[in-house]
Amino acid sequence: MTSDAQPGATETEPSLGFQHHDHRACVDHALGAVEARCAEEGLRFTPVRRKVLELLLKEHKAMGAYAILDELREAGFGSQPPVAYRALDFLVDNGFVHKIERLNAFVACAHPGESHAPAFMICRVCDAVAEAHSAPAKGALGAAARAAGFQIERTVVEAEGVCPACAEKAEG
Amino acid sequence: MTSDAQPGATETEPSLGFQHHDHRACVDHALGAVEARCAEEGLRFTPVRRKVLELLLKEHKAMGAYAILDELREAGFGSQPPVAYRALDFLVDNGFVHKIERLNAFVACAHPGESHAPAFMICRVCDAVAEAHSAPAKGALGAAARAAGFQIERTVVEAEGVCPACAEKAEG
DNA sequence: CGGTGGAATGTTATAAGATCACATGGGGGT
DNA sequence: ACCCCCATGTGATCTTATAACATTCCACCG
Repeated sequence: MTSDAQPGATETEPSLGFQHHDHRACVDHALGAVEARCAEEGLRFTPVRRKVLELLLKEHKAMGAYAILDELREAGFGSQPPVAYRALDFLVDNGFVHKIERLNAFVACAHPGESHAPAFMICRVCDAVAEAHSAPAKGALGAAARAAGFQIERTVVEAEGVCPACAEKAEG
Repeated sequence: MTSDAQPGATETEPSLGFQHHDHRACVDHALGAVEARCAEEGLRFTPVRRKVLELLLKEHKAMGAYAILDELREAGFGSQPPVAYRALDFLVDNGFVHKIERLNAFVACAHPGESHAPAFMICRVCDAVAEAHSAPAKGALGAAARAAGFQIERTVVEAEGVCPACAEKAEG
């Protein structure tokens, strides 16, 4: 298993955990990766879509569609909900952004380009979200699905709890 | 369709394991179990709460809060959203009903009384929902959480795909 | 170069989901 | 009987999401 990169190292490494990292590099890296991927696959990485992804990368946390919409308005894009939802649909469909069902909110993917079944850890105190990998189809759920004849196409795996920072504050 | 339903049997519907079953017995059993559990623990299993659970058990599928509210209204209960949401809160808090985050909807628990980390299989064609057990903290997610210092309190595990019945129809 | 068609964007309106705040009622425990 | 807590009822409001339709952009073909 990948023992995680130590905090403080040269992190173009996206936030796997709740650690600090070189955020500008992280944003640039992700934007670049998405741009490349769109070029490769003939997807149109338009200004609204780019702007939404940028916002999510910069904020580095889960944002509601309407918070995103506010920023789009300020940036001179359309200000009606479909503008945000359509951009988000595109980004989600292509795996550049994930929806956190539990929060009805969205986060930039921490591993753009890699195909993956994401799992999330959501801090119920500060709402921070960290992305991890999951393999739900390999465990009890996969077995149940096979037994039932259910074809899994997509999984939502979200763990709610307390992140290290908030746990520390609570104790302190 | 329900080709192997027994003639004349009480309603047997496709369902929770995506299988057919004696639904009246299933409802009665679950209601009894919940009633017993409430008595045991000093919880107030009031008429609204009972009605909501009954509805969910009878329908045997995921229902939105407003669909539930409609039925409450018809049954002579209050007709404002908080009526439904409060009953649902009670049922969810006590594990008698689960919320399907992906659908913003609710299903009766298939294993009332057993403490469990539920996982769900959701058919994207017919919206049928089956409950299974999961052990998300034991797999990759659990490892990631430990590595990150994240304390998991609760998990949402939902698989989206195609149920056997719908798969069969599609191949048709 | 001009036309054409599909995708993307913009806008209005409305549906669906969830919560706040406050008033009322019912049942135990002293 | 009284009080208090909990549950219920109600109105208003807030957030999240989609339907429907007009307009614009752009790649592609002739």
